Amino acid sequence: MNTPQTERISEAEHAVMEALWADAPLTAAQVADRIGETRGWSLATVKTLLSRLSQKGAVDTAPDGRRFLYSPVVARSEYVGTESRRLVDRLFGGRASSLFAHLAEAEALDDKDLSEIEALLQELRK
Amino acid sequence: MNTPQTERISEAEHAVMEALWADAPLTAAQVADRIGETRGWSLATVKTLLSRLSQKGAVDTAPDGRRFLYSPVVARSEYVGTESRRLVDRLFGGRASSLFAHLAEAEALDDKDLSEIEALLQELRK
DNA sequence: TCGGATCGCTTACAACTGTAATCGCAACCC
DNA sequence: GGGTTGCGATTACAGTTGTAAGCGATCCGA
Repeated sequence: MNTPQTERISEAEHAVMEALWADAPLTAAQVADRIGETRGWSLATVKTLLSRLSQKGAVDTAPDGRRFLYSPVVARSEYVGTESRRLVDRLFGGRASSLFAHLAEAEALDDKDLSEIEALLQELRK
Repeated sequence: MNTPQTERISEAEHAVMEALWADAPLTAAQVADRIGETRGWSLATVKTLLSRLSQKGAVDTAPDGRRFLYSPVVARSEYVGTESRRLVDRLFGGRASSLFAHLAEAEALDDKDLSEIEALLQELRK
C-alpha cells in the first residue's frame, strides 16, 4: 500500500508533475526543457521543485549514472480527484451537481461540452 | 463595473467570506462567533483575516459607533466562478466536460446529482 | 589527465498564510 | 472622571511557496 498522499502539492510543483505525467521518467534537465520555457523558470528552480516533490513522496527517483530519473508516484487521476473534490466540498457543499449548475449558468459550457456531457449521461444511465 | 478582484483570497480568508456571504453586515465578534468555533480560531485570528480581506478590497467596512460592520464586496458567485475556472483550466485544460467526465468516472456523482444535471441539460437545450 | 559542464544537495530569501498577542484608544459604567 | 472593557491596528512568528545561487562531486571531451 502506498502512502495515500498526505502532503499537498503546490501549484508550481503541479506544473512539474504535469511534465512527468506527460512523459516519464525524465531527468531534471528534461523537465526544465519542457516547462521551464513556458513558465520562465531556471533549471535551478525546477531542481528545487523536484526535490520538494521527492521529499513529499510524490515523485520517485531512480539513479541513472550520476543523475536521477524522476517518475510520478501519485497518479494524475488521483491528484485530479482530490483537487476536484476539495473544490466541490469547499465551494459547493460537496454537491457536484451544484458545480455543474454553476458552470452552466456562468456559460462556461459550450455546445461541445453540453453534447459530451449528454453523451456521458446516456452512458451512465444505461 | 466593480474592480475585477485581482487579489487572491486564501483558504482561511474564504471561510470568513462564507460567514459574510451567509449574513452581512457583521461585526468581527459576530464573524468569530459563527466560524471561530468550528475552525478553532481565536477572535484575534478572525480580526486579522478581516483586516487582510479589507486591505485586499474583498470586504467593505462601515463604521458603526466605535466598531466596524463588515460586508462582502466580492459576490460569492464571482468568487466561485473564478475558483472553478482556475481548477478547470489548471486540471482539465479548460474543458468543463472533462471535469464532469472525471467526476462521473470517480463515482462522485450519485443519482441525485445525475438527475439534477439531466434536468439542467434539458433546460439549457430548450 | 585536466578543465569545463553537469548533477543533486544545501542554503537563501522574500512573499504569502495561518495563527495569534499586544497596544493604544474610545466608550461605557458607576 | 477613573477604571474596565471592547475595538481596530500593529506586530510577531513559524511554515509554505516561488524563485534561485552556490558548492562539492563526478563525468566527458581534448
